[in-house]
Amino acid sequence: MARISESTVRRLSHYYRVLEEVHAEGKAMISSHRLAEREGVTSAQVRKDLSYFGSFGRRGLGYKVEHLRKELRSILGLDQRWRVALVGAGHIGSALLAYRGFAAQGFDVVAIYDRDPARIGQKIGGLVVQDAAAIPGAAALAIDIGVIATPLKAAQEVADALVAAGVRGILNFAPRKLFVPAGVTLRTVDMTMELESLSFALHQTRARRRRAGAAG
Amino acid sequence: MARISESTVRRLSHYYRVLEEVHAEGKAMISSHRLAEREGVTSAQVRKDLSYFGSFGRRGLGYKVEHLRKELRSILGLDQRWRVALVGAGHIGSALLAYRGFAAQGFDVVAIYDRDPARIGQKIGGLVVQDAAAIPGAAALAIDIGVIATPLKAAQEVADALVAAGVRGILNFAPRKLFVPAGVTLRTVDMTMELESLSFALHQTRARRRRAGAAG
DNA sequence: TTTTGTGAACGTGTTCACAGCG
DNA sequence: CGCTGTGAACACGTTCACAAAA
Repeated sequence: MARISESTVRRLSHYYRVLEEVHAEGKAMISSHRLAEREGVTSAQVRKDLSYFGSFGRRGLGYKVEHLRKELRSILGLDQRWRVALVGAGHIGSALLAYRGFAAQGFDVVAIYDRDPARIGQKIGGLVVQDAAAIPGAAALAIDIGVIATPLKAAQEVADALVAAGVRGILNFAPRKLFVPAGVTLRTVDMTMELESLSFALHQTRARRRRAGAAG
Repeated sequence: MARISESTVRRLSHYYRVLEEVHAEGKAMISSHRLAEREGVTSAQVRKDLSYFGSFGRRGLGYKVEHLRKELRSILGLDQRWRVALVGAGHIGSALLAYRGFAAQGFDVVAIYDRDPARIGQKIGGLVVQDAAAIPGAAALAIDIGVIATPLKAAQEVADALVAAGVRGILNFAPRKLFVPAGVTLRTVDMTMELESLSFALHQTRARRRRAGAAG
């Protein structure tokens, strides 16, 4: 199969969610136009995205909601369960654990690690927090995905340990792109960057407004 | 000035962080190559990104760390403070409040809103949680940025209220792209999507491996 | 007539490659 | 000689536009 762009995958995620809503509303068919409108995407984009994986629609009619939903579910790998290890039981880690959608979408947290002695041994969400030094032992747990919610300084080290323990995907909340070997997928959620990007945009428009005011 | 792409701004954020580190290490000059290597970006990309804003380097020598750091600080709008209102004092909201980098980068949370009566009136990080119904009153607080950390259902409504109260930027943690009028900047951090994107990637490589195994 | 699926056209961001300056 | 700054070439993602099918 041709390489699928990151943006296409993100949109599939959106389509999937729209389909769940529309399904709940009891609709049987949906057009690419209707699928598009909720996300500020064009209908051509929707059709192109879906066409990478097959021809799911019927000309003149649209897509069968239930069928397309199942297809996307399978394409996104959501019809299986993923074993997740969380490293870092601080604020972000705890927030993630409390997030119900996590388990609902097929992600099972099966181990929690932290380096802080005050946290090790505590029970969170039914799991006992392990010493981060024990991450190599995660190899026996067949972990698919590691979530890094540690301070920046520890992040790369933790990533290395997770990779050594056999994880194939890492979701990183530390504000730095980590180095992972080929074959391991990395996604980074960087809140600092989002804030700075907002700051940039606001600074720009404010400066522009000032100039316009001075000129007028 | 020409329109700056989202990806360029994100990279500026990275460069800025690298410069802070290099500055702390006491280095005076840095080349585009060195700036690039930590982020898996090419040196040409670094030079191109910076060139949109001016000529900060010296041919044959590179960039003065301290000078470039200050320039980026100004470009990103980090040499001023931004007034932030947080809506939703649940797990994610609390995690954000506890995040020290928030204030350090110039973002001051000056109001917290929630709809849950159990939370209203409680004190978090020195601020009393207000009833979300009072968001219109935020107009008097001159809020720049609204952070939405509410359940999905309330998110659009909250966004509308924030916009009406005069915010010019929104950082949204609800898993849906919200509708905001032109002139208001929206950034969405969607953890569900990141997880599903990981799931997709892992599912792909697993399937590919199976096929290769069957063929071999 | 409606709506899909898709090659072709287009636009935008990245990389190349080298002139220009220190 | 080293490294920046930048047009030109390239790659890639999006949009267009229309043939094909229901």
